[in-house]
Amino acid sequence: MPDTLSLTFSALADPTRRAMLARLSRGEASISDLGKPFRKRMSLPAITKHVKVLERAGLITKARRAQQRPCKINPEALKDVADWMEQYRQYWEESFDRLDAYLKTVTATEPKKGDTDEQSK
Amino acid sequence: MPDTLSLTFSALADPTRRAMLARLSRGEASISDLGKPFRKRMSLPAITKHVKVLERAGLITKARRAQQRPCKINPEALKDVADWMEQYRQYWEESFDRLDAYLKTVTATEPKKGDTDEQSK
DNA sequence: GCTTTATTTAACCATACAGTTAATTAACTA
DNA sequence: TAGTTAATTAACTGTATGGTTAAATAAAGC
Repeated sequence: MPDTLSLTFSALADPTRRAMLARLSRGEASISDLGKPFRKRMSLPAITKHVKVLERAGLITKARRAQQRPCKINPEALKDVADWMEQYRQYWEESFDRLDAYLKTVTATEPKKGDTDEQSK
Repeated sequence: MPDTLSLTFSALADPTRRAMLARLSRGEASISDLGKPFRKRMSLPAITKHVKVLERAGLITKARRAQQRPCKINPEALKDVADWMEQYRQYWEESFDRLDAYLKTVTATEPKKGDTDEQSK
């Protein structure tokens, strides 16, 4: 069982699933709604599987209404990714102001030990 | 061949590789430097492979200095991820100010067609 | 030239992942 | 109750991924 962040990143590592998220950012949608753009290329079970991956990664939640399973975006997982990204902001932003602020908070709290192993596997 | 963004996300979907990036955010490091925290658990060829994944995803670049291969973070790929994330900022931020601004730019340029298919596969 | 250090390649293995078709379940509709 | 719609499960297939050990390459150092 991989950690949640790995699960989330790997869910995002597929254009079909990213397109589904994009669709959901325009509002709730059922499984078949989500699958519509891909039905020429992909079977319905394949669609269900993709949705399940998004769900397991915490990126969406699924409810039940009659036969439908309306899905919507779940902010939690996206926030985790955003938080992780934040520590690298310095690398893609020209201004280093945020880095200064960040380094101040980090060097203040962390005991500055050697090579760290964040593994959970 | 998957698109670059998919390649990047899938490179980030592994705690070993994220730890390597974290190490690199503290400065350049050779392959064996990068592998040091994992050597109890993982062989050197495994390390090389992980580095290769990061490289292929555009997250790092590798140079050559004598026998060493000093690696450093490449901002490009991180920026692509950050840019992609930006469109979902509304979901994890309590303030919706940025959403307003974003929606203004998007609804202005996009012709507002039906279900879109961003696929490249 | 031989040895050591740093990294890579080759060959292999097990498991995970993305897709398929066929069958099944669940809830509504006539 | 029979039929339709929405989604899922089962069983299977091919390919990608993450690891291994053993062998090869490349640059330095003696």
